[in-house]
Amino acid sequence: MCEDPPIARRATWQKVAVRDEVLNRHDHPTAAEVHTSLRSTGIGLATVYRHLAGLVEEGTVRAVEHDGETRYDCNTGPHAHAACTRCGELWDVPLPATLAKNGVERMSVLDEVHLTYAGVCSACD
Amino acid sequence: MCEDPPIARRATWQKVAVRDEVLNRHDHPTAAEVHTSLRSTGIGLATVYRHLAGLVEEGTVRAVEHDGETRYDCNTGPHAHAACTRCGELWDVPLPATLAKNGVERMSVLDEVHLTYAGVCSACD
DNA sequence: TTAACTGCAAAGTTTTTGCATCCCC
DNA sequence: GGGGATGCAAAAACTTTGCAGTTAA
Repeated sequence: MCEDPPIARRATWQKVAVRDEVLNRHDHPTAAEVHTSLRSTGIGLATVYRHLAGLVEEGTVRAVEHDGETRYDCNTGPHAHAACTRCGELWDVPLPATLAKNGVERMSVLDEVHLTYAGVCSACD
Repeated sequence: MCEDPPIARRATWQKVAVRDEVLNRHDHPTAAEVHTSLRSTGIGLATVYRHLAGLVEEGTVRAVEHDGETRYDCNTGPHAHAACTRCGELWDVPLPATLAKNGVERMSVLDEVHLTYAGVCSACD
């Protein structure tokens, strides 16, 4: 039962750039959007994908699936999402304090709750 | 302001086969799984996709996104989902009767609430 | 020095679309 | 008979992977 030795991680400007980009914007960008923002640096799209996956794995950011695409969220605390079906915007909203977990008895370990409200935002209405 | 004439819809055995397949199974199949189940009929994958999209549009079935793939759910009433991160199974669970919609004031029209619990099911634990 | 990291391109997935043919009404 | 429906293949959109050159430590 030996655990794998920790994999050495290097600090490269690409890693810092991807992390800072996601942490500094609150609009839940996709991998392509992060890459576009950083295009002046010459970073490759595959590198952006690799670092985003790493940030999710280490718990620094959270991946959110919406409309068939993966978006990245710098808010790692418990919260829900709201999405406008007209303009496509996605934003954070509070998670109801007491989310009744009734009827989930077939689940023995509950890890996460994903809640998204879909509708029309006041700007589009 | 003339409205578009209703598009004529034909009843073909392909349409019936796709609808019956989704309505008769409760395991939230993907388009590929529906196609596999119907492969003996010789139906094309594109036709399966076209009919599934039609069924969703007319409200007969519901599309559920999970783990980057689209699954189809014959249960169109309000309900939540539970997913096992170990075996990948996805099943229906009741939606909490009163889901507090606090903090969604930026949303002027609320159409849908998508709630998914992620964890380990009792069979995998 | 050297093993991890990077960029590029190729490959893999999932879903959509163009089009000639088919066949339901 | 005519126009919607189908099947096939090509394309599209998104993500992962292989590999040789690069670079942090």
